[in-house]
Amino acid sequence: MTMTNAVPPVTRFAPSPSGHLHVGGARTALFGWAFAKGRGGKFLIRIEDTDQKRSSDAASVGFLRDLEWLGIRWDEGPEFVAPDGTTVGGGPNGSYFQSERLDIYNRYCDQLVAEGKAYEAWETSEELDLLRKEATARKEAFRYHFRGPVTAEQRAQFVAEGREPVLRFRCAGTAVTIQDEVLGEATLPAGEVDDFVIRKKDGFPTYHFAVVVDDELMKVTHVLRAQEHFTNTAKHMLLQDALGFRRPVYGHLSIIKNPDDSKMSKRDKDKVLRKAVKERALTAPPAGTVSAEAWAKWINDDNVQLSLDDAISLAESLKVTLPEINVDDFRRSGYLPEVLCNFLALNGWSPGGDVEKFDNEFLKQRFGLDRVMKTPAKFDRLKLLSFNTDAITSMPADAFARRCREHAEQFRPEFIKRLGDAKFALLMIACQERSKTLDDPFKSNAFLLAEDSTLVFSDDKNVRKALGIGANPTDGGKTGLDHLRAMRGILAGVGDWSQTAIEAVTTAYCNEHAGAKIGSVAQPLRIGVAGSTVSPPIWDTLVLVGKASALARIDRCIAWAQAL
RNA sequence: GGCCCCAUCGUCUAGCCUGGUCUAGGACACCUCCCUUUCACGGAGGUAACGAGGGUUCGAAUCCCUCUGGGGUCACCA
Repeated sequence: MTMTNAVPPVTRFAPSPSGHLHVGGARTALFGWAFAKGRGGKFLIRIEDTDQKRSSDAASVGFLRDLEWLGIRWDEGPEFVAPDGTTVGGGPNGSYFQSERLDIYNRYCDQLVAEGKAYEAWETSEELDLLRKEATARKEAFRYHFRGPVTAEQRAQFVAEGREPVLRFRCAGTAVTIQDEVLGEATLPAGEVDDFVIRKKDGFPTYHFAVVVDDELMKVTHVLRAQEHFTNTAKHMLLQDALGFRRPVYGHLSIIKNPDDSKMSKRDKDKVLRKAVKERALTAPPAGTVSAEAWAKWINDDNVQLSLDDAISLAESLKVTLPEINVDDFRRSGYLPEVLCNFLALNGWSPGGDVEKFDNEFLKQRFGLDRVMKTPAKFDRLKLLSFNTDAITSMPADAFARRCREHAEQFRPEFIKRLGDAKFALLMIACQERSKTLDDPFKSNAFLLAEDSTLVFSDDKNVRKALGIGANPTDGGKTGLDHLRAMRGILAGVGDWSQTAIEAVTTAYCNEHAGAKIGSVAQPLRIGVAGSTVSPPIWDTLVLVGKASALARIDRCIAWAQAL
């Protein structure tokens, strides 16, 4: 029953349908992919959509896009056309949607019934709930056991009552020893596994049954899945024995947690928003964010989640940052897929020694179950950010420009429109060494999109200091505001609006009037055109803003500052 | 509560299987200093961990036991 080592492994990622890929799922997929592909095997995807309540539509496999973006491609599974035109998926063992395999499961159910290994059970959920409550009251775990054969009359009676049967597996009741490549060996004592349901009353198989049948039929050799399935493995082993199936090798992966120890969840976004709303004591949605109906539903029920678009607009309005949870969130935030993969792999696996930066190819070559951590990891976004920063700053300039542009096309189209090609290219050059993400050039330079007449000047400590508001004149008896006034005139006379020309006239001015201290002139200029003391290098910033806008903004700034 | 699993710096981890070279290494974060036209980058230092208690042993982070703490599971969800 055990696998020979000569057989190339087949692993699978088997999520329930979802529009988004959670980072925990991404890591499971990544490990499964690396394990199989590094050993000349196959990686496949199967959709576990046997719960009709979580109905499936086109968006249900949205996570395939995220997987592809990460560089994880599947040899078998749902078909998907990648952005580069290649078709991923398909394969001889379909359908890869469990909801389309009902007749297969039924065949095996029939087999078990015929062999006396499965039987109909007629209790209603209410009756079962009652039994469970009683067990809890006795401080016992509820276990369902065979209650004797049902006669033809009883059966007719149940049907007449309108009851519908489920199919339960008749469990042997022996101790089961789970062999796990990550967690080691564990023995569940006899009686721990009860006569669990294998087919629901709606005719769909339960997870346990579908998983066992499909892993057999799809020739899966290694099952890598989340640790929450660890004890379920006993059920699956019993089923495999009853059906005469092979036994795949198991490896259970620990979960990924938030830094505060809570489980990373898609609800985390709503949590942040609810907190902000509560702090501000808001009773209605800020204008232009969430619709009144959506707001009412959301505010009255903690289980309701806002749509992604609603959440984003509300977060912007409340000036809070939503935590990235899904792969797509990280993409939107400007993380590189190769960095995400690297970091994800490092949460729960390491190649040993001091190596921690590697690509998927390396992971593929080196990944093994023996070095997978047993303990849950906390997801440290700061370290991820640091990895991303390193990758971005060490990237060739043209690669950075290209990838930023792709990012902007998708998430920041307004910058492309406003800047035009030449200035967009300049922005890339000016920003690379100070960017931590592909989104930073845009996120930190919103002033580029502002209208000259509405640019907001930030009244903060740094601004006041640079402008010399409320302080004695320095540097040659002049305040920053004085410098700005003087530079306004000088800049107006610059014909060739280029970095070198601007730098030349400014340096000349500095040498004469500011004790050669560029900062005392550059900072007021920066405030003048960007509204704050932070921007890309000043000469680049001035070119980016353009001469006419720069002068208009400086004029407004001077007027604004004088009124302070 | 029953059952199962786990335990190294704040965090991710190396080391553990094959006890000594570990007064425990790296990375992120943090602190100090340097660089600097802002922000960021960068450079040089620094603080910081074997959960507790018992064994075994000449010797334990490494092996054993107990405790404590954490996690998972106990659905007609996956």
